[in-house]
Amino acid sequence: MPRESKAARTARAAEILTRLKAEYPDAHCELDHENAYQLLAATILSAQCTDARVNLVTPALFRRYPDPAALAAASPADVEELIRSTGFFRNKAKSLIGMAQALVADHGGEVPRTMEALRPIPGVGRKTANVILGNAFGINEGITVDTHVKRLAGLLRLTRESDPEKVERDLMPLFPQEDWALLSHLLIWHGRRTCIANRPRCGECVVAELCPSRREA
DNA sequence: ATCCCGAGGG
DNA sequence: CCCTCTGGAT
Repeated sequence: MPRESKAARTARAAEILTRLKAEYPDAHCELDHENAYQLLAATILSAQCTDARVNLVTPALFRRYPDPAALAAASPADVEELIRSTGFFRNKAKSLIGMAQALVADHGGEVPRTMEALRPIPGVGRKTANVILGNAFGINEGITVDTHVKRLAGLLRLTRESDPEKVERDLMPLFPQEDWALLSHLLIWHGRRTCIANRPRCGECVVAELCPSRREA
């Protein structure tokens, strides 16, 4: 079994991107938000939780805490109650309040626009920082690698790594930088609708011919 | 490597 | 019962 050449993998990646763009012309971030602060809070809540469930709790959360200053002064118990159904609610409440306090203390109540400034904020790892940069500010500094992106990138053999940061480094040279944020949404949409974990619908998959992992239904 | 944690699907 | 859902901190 000869390993696929770099040129062949690059060409395959380009075709995958083309087909997914055609299949999901409306792919976008499905976390409801009106500004960077709301997206940051919603993304923190999205850990190990569906977007749909996050969207169930954020309206009340944002009504009670409309800005970082309000959330920075919140009581943990109150925030915990509002976000309980998203899971990990104690950690997430602590992160949300800590995040708001950091915005107020270090960034004039605004969400910063660089990876270096975002990463030290409580609850913000590289994945969350990439979501904010790419979707709130249109800055494609990296690629958001979540559970779907990681799973599909592996199945499509665009990487053999499992560490998200290594997956990200493998993906970056395979796709145009201006498409990085869109790429994540396309893989996430495809992962939810067709390449479902534990039940991939290879018979309905538009990139099945490009996928080394495809199976007969 | 392990913990945090709830909800839904199969 | 199992797995999965846009992870991060220790």
